[in-house]
Amino acid sequence: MALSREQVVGAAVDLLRRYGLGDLTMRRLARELGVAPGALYWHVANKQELLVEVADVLLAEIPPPSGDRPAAEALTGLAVALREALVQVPDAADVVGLAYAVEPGATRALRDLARLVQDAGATASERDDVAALVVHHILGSVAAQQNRALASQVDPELPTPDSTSEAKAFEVGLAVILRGLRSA
Amino acid sequence: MALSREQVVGAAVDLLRRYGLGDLTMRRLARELGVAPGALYWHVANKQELLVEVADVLLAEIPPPSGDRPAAEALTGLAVALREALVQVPDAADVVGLAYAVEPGATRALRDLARLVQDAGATASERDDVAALVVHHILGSVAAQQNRALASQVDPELPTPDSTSEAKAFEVGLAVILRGLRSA
DNA sequence: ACCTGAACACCGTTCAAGT
DNA sequence: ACCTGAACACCGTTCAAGT
Repeated sequence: MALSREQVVGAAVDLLRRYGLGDLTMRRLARELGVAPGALYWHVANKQELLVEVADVLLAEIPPPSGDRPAAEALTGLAVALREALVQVPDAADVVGLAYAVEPGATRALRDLARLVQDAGATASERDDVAALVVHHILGSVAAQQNRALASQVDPELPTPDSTSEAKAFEVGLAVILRGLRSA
Repeated sequence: MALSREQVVGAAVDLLRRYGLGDLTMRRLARELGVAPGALYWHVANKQELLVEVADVLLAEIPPPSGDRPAAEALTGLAVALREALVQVPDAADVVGLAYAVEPGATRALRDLARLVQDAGATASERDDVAALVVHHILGSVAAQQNRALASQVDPELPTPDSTSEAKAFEVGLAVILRGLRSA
């Protein structure tokens, strides 16, 4: 059976999950799928386009926020869920950051986030800017934790990052943002 | 005369400023300096270490905040100055993000930032977490503007980003953070 | 329509050998 | 001490030619 675009994207997500961005090469991906590298370019224009698709898959797995909670609480829940999900995937911040730059509002999870930011007290004109702030905070926090984990593997002098205290640090920043929204 | 580490780092900064991270390769850098690629590895352990040095040079150029203003104002000034300086340098967010992950507090500008965050109302325990939030906001904003500029070059359908409105968007997020700090 | 083979123009890094 | 030459093990992308 012929390869499909979905198959290519799926295998790319797999490779990212297991080995990180350094091993997510077009050649490695082709080997994994048992085809020649050139075959991928029938299904995907280039690597950048593929990475945007990969990011969309990662974000699509985030459960939508439940509507029966106060907006600030729902926003915290969604932001924490996003952080939690992405921190499991090596180099997720780079991949999602790229996709977010190319197309903010393209995925449901990020649109939900922008809506909750407004419900939590942002004016309509502030909304997208504050949503961007929250997204940068999530991606920055994910990248920081993953980089510290990597650094502690290379240099055993450095402490292994504790994932609960990393999550706490994230929520401190998030709480500041929420207070800033309420006191507008 | 023999090459020096400073010369290598200087040429790397130059290459980044002029052509971006895609053209800042060890081979290209060697060509620029008129040496064989292997020569660089006498002065620098590897590319990652070189990039951290490059980031330090970029951050060293930020003028220190004047001490005679209210902390919140000084913090805004420093954050805006950082954003302004980095947005001129292609891919600066990637380079500085890497360095910040490897060594937060390593450069004076980032230590100043953390101090001002505390002076602006953060508790001692919040300080580093909120400073990280501000740094992520700066880097995210820089990356977003540069990516939009790039996207509009490739696809003329998309609008050229207006740097004053990009700066405004950044300050909206920053203002939310500052309000959150005051209302602690 | 979909894929292979082979090429083009590159990478980062190492290391014996030279000066 | 500092650098060259040459290699090793890779990259992303293109494209004529095959099925």
